[in-house]
Amino acid sequence: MAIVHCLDRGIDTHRLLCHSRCADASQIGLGELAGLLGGAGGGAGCNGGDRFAVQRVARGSTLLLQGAPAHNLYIVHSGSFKSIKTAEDGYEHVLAFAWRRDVIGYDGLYREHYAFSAVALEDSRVVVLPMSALAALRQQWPALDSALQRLIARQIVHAGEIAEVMSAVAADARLARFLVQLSARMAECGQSPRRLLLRMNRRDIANHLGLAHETISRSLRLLVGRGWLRVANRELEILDAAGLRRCARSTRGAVDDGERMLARAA
Amino acid sequence: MAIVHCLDRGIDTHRLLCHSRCADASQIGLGELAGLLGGAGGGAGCNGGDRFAVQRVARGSTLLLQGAPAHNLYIVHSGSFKSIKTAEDGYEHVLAFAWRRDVIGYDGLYREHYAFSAVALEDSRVVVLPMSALAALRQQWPALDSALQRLIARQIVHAGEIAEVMSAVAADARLARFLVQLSARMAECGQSPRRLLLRMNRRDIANHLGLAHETISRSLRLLVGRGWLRVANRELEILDAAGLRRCARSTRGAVDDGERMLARAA
DNA sequence: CGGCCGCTTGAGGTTTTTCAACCTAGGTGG
DNA sequence: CCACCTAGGTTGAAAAACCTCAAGCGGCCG
Repeated sequence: MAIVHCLDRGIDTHRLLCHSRCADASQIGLGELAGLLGGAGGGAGCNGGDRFAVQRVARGSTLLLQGAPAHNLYIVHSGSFKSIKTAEDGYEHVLAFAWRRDVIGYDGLYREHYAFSAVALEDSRVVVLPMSALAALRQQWPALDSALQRLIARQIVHAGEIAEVMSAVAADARLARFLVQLSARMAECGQSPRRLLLRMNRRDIANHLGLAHETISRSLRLLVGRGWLRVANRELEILDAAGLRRCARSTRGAVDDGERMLARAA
Repeated sequence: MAIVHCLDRGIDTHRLLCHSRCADASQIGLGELAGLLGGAGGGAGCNGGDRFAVQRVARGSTLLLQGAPAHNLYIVHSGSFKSIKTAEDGYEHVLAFAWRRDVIGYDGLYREHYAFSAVALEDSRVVVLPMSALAALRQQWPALDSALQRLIARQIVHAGEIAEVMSAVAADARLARFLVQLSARMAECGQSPRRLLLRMNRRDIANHLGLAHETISRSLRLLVGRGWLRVANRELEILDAAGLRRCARSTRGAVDDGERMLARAA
């Protein structure tokens, strides 16, 4: 673990060094930021000359570290992250996955230190909003402020959805819920809700769902066997969204009707 | 239990007497609000004449309903709530418990409709902040704004902690984590971290933790058998916080050393 | 080309769920 | 005042689900 962290730090600093140099790729205007935040018509009144740093984060490196002083708020511009919470004994739990338009680091506002770490699942880019400048920014551009507030609210709604996913007792139902939720989030990002490309490995999914990674494999096979899914490595196609949702709803294996037969046969 | 009821009754009657008559009991000044929000020195610059409604919520009644238009933001003043998410099929999941200083309804900012419901676990009081007035309020009193932001951040941190609790595989570890977290939150409210009074029933806890309610009973007995806990109905005393934390850390029953013997013996 | 990592599959053992019964406390109505 | 009823909680036994350990396979990077 220590090794990992050292490595990550190394990459981090490298990025930081790199990023101060190439100006055009590493900045973003206020209007573009408003667009990213998704404020409908957020551009209005947002024509200030402010520009915000865009930081590149290499795959596998940590964007921010649990316990470190919370200097920045990040908004994912491209790529994807997992946010993880490390227990005292070193065990890590994957709390959530984040991608475009997701806010990372807001938890740092509570105690001035980040409560979670964030690791890039692929080469990614984030917009950097210094906490110190945040209050002034919000004061100055109410449209940007309300857009940010909505994103925070979305994070909270999302957290509730995660709790809902975890509450499913049966493993296949948990996985189904996870996939349904994933599909919905992809649709929100303008991506196809049917063809998903998993950015994370099975172990991360298992960790996130509180299951053994072998169980993920088996449950996936089950869903495929029922004809609801097609899986090829990390490419995933939803064939029967209704069936998947039905499974997601089911408490403890009680999938209605004859679907059990199908499951048995497969 | 009996004690609780007496206490509640006391508050009740007081309320009933005051309720219709003295308007002052159902309002709160800006300074007091800042105090509730916990802004250190939040009183500074907060001497406006604004007053906020305090709403009473009877035990068992719903403060707000999932799907309803989100008109208000609430801050718990006294009492306690459970927030629940109702699935399409009517199944309800207990997402979290909330009490003094917790924010309820912020999720409504995302889609203008509440994403969760909130039900009072006992007779409670909340401060009502109309969403419509919120932006202006925040603009006008930055101290109040930042305090509110911190509370929101706390909600997010709390959501992460819940996910962490749920990630524990073993039932007794989940319960132990829940209790440790509960204890910490009670301490945050100025209550004793050792003597807890459960406001929710076993079924709600079970639902919240994704376990059968029988398992809660059994796991509680296990923790008591190990000498870490004392349980009498809903009154709960933590005898060995270190042991409890050790159990909370353990993955799948592997409590180190000789504690298993104790467990067996009990 | 070899090693490593991610993923899958199998078998056994343990935990947890489920179904059922029983018990207590509190409220209600005769 | 007592009987009754309900909700909440506990306990037991059987069955199902999941985790662990172990092995095998395939792709990818060095």
